[in-house]
Amino acid sequence: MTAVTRRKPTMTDLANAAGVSLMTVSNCFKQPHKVHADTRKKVMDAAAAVGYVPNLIASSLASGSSRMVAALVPSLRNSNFATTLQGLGDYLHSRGYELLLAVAEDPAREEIVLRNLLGRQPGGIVLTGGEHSKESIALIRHAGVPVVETWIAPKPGLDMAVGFSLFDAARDIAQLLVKKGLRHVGWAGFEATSDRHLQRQRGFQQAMKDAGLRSDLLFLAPENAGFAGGRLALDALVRKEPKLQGLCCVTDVLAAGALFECMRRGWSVPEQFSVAGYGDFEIAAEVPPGLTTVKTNGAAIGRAAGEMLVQKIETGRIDSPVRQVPYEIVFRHSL
Amino acid sequence: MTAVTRRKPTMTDLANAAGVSLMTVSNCFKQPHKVHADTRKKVMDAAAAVGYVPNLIASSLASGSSRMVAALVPSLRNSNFATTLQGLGDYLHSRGYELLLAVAEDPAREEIVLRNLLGRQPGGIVLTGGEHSKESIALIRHAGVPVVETWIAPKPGLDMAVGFSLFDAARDIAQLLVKKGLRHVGWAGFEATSDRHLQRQRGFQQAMKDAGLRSDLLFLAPENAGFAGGRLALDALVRKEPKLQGLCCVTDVLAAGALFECMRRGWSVPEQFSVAGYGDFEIAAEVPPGLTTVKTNGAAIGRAAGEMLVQKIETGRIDSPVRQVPYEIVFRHSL
DNA sequence: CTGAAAGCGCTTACAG
DNA sequence: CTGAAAGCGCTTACAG
Repeated sequence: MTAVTRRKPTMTDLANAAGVSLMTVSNCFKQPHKVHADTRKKVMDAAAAVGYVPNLIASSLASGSSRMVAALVPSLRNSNFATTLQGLGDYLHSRGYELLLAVAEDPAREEIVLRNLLGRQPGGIVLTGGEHSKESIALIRHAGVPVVETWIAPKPGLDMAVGFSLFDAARDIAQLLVKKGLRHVGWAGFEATSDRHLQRQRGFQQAMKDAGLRSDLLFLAPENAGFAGGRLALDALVRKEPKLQGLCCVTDVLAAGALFECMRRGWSVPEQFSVAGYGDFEIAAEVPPGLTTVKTNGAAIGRAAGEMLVQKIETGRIDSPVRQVPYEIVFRHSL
Repeated sequence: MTAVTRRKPTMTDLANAAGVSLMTVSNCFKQPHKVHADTRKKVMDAAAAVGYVPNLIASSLASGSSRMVAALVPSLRNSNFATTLQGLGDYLHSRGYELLLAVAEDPAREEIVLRNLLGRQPGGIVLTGGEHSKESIALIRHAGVPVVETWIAPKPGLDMAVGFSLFDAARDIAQLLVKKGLRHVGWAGFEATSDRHLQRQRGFQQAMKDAGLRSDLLFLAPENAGFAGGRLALDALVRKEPKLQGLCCVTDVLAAGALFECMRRGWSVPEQFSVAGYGDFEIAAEVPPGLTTVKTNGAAIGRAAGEMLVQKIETGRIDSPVRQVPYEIVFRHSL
């Protein structure tokens, strides 16, 4: 017992303290069944006494397996991605894997971030959002590590993929308006249309075309319009088509804004006007009379990504390289 | 050139390919100025040619420094925490650190998660949310790694802390109602009162007491009431105090609900009635006439945590172990 | 500016 | 069931 700061005990220290060899200690942690119960107890007691915490960095180097999975997300402000990480992390932790997270807002920094991630020798990588630079893709391919892309329509791409078709989801909810008998339905989207937004818009348009209705009642709000975008869309589309009966929105925020505008105009929803959302954000349940919307399951996507990766890492093979995670339509009263 | 799968090139491979020693290669990456420009170019070209990515696991073990910071959050569903991670990650990446993330929903699993985290030899740890088990705290202390606790009132605790006083924030906004001359102000909170909610309520009550006003006009809504909670609070408190002039809410959702109820009753805001929120959620800007509320800055908290940690890791010392991240009051028209 | 050698703390066949 | 030894891919004094 000295007063000096002691360095953290190593496995060797523990072996000495317990009076066994290094490899017996190692086995106590990795292959407990291979060591006699009494010996194991002796070692574990000593471990608790000295406060031993295995150095997983050394373990990773020696074993060639880091038990880490890296995730690269463009942003955590997007609650879908946060939820995906939650589901991914939950599953990974349950399987004894750790999550190495990188947030690469700037696509230009993606490659350098990826290099750092890959250098940590993760057993697999989760990518979120669809677009990646040629360099990034080359880097990943060269690393020879299993990859799963999330939030993209599940089709074979880089390696594995999990998600659902945004096109289908938007078409499905738009068809609900058609089935209700509406003949004049508009689309409220955003100006800076990402691929993800565009797929939804096309789904909407497909539903209209399939029903023989016009599919050009589109309004694109400024990206940062928030709820106000819903009002703008309603204004603009009613001016374009005075008989407008319903609005399909790229997002619950726009839909809620449209609902507010209906209140302001004294239009009763859904009797006089129908609104469909997308996302099932908290507001969808809150805004009167309740927004009918598409609910996506980020946690399930994250979990599925984790399952695919762990299977591939541990068995080297995968049942199916693409997996569909169902979305659902939540019926409330706006439609 | 063979057709078999080649293993990833190591630094030794690269040294051979470039015709230099191992240590020259290492220096090219770590201490570029220590190697002649020509040699460096030769090495870098070879690195690009063979697709060399440094093994950071080996690097960490050899150097005793992992350039990783671990973060433990209770949940990513809380957008405050997600934003904090975003701010933390941004800063860390800019300093060449990686983020090791664990989501420990279940406090019982905290210790095992922490063990895994610590075993990866992070240079520092970020904790989110205030309560931790004795075992967890012992583990952290024993690891001798810098720690910063976030989203707690900044006072010396485990090691370092960054956040702001929820009490102060609630008191500040409540004082605004007092300064406006209101004499009858109520509080709308939630039943299942967390410590965080309780601190805000106490801040409100303090403001009332300081002004010599009654501080018992409290209503606690069911946890899942959503906007409806604001209506319930208004109903109940007006019944209790017919001269009620304003409402302070634990959350923007409640405040928005109260505002909706004012519309329904035909009360003009802020002339006849005032409402204060908390959180500056998106709805605060959108709900007419605009909600005056407290804005918290999760990204700034995350960034500050990163700054403190990196300073402590790299210099061994810190200017101040506690840091206050300002909240701000966003003035709109509800008060 | 460049290099040979020891070592970081584990794991992994291989013996006994 | 237990152990001695080599090795994982780097970094770090220390020489030259």
